[in-house]
Amino acid sequence: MRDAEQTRKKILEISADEIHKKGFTATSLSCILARCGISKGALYYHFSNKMELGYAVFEEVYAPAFIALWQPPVESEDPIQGLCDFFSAMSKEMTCDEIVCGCPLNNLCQEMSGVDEGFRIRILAMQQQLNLLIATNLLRVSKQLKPDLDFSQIAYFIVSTFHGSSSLSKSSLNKELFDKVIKELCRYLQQLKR
Amino acid sequence: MRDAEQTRKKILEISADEIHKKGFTATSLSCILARCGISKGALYYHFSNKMELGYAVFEEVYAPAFIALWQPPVESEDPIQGLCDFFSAMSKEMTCDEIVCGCPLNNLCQEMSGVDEGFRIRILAMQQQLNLLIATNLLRVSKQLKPDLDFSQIAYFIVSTFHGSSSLSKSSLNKELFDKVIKELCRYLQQLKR
DNA sequence: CCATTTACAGACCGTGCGGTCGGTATGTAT
DNA sequence: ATACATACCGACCGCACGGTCTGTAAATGG
Repeated sequence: MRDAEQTRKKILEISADEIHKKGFTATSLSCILARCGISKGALYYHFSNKMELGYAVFEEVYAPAFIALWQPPVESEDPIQGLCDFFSAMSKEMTCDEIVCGCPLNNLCQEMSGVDEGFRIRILAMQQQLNLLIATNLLRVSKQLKPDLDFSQIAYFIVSTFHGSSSLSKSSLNKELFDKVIKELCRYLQQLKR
Repeated sequence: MRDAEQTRKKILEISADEIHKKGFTATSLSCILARCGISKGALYYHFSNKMELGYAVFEEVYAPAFIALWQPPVESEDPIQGLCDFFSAMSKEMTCDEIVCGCPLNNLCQEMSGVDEGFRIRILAMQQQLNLLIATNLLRVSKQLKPDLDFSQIAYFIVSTFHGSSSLSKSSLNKELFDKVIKELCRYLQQLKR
C-alpha cells in the first residue's frame, strides 16, 4: 500500500502543530491538507471528523510529549531543584515564539474545556495525572521540605503559575514577563525546602 | 430620538457578556442582535465592524471593571492582606460557573493576543497598568516586607498564578482546584511579610 | 410645514468552513 | 486473472458567519 500509517502520522503531527499555533477551532482542515500534501478524502479515511482528529492529536501527540517533558525533572532525586532547572532551561533555551505560543494543554484547556466534553475529560485526566506526578514526588522527599505542606495544593499552584506565565507572555510578545514569573516561581520553590 | 446612547450601552453590555462566556471569535453578531432585540442595521450604525465592537467592549466595559475590581484590595492599608481577602472572597462568593468562565482579560489574552494587534496592545496596556498598581503598593509597604524583593516580579507572579488557577478550573468544572491554588497563593503572600 | 439628519430595519451577498460522496488507483487474497 | 478491500482524490453541498445596501420611521432645525 501507500503506507497508510505514515500518512496518518503525518496528519497527526502537522495537525498538532497547527492546533498548537492557531487553536483547535481556528485550525482549518484545508490548511492541514495543504501542508500534508494530501486530499480531503485521505484525511477522512483516517479520521471520522475534525473532533476525532483533535482527540487523536491530544492522545497520541500532546499527552505523551507532555509526560515526557515533566517526568524527568519531577522524578529526579531533588524534584525542587529539578523543577527549577526545568523552568530556567525553558527561559533560556526556548525561543520567544515558542513561549508566546504556550503549552498545548493549557491552550486547549482554555479554548475547548467549556465547549466540548470530549476534550474536557481528556484535559482533566492529563492535569490530574500531572498533579499526582508532582505531588507524589514532593511527598517522596518530604523530609527535606518544610512541615505541614499540602503537596497536591502545591502541585496545582506550580502548574497554575507556569501556565499563567505563558498566558501573560502572549500579550507582550517577548520573554521578559515569562522570565520574571519563572524567577519568582523558582524562589518560591526553594522556599519549600527546610 | 429612540435613545441611541442606551441602545449602544445595551449592545456593549450584552456583547461583553457573550464575549466573556464564548470568547470573541465564537461570539456571533446574530446572537447579540437576538438578545438585544435589535437589527443588524442598528449594530452597524453604532459600530463599524465586529473588531471595533470588541475594542469598545474592552475599553468601556472590561477595563473599567477590571480596575474597579483590583484597585480596592491593592490600595488598602495592608495590600498583602487585602489581596488575600480579595482572593478568598472570590473562592467563597463566586459561583462555580463564574470561576470556570474566567477573567475576561485573561480569556481575551489567550484568544486574541496572537491574532489581532488591536486587542494585543490593549491587553498589554491593561496588564502593565495592573502590574504597576500592585508593584507600587507593595513598595509602599515595603518596610513590612522581607528585604530584597522584586515587586514587579512578584506582581506578575501573583497575576499569573491567579489567571492560571481559573484556567485550571475550566477542565474540572468545579471550584476545588481554584480554591486549592488560591489557598497556596495566600500562603505565599503571607510569606512575603517579615 | 418641510427638509434633513438620525437611528434603526431587514433582505441580501460572498466567503470559508466542516463534511459527503462518487470515483480511482494500488495492493492482496483466491 | 479476478475480485475485493485499502488508500486516497477532488468536486460538491449546506450552513453560518461578517458585512453591505436599500429602505424607512422618528426626531430636529429652519
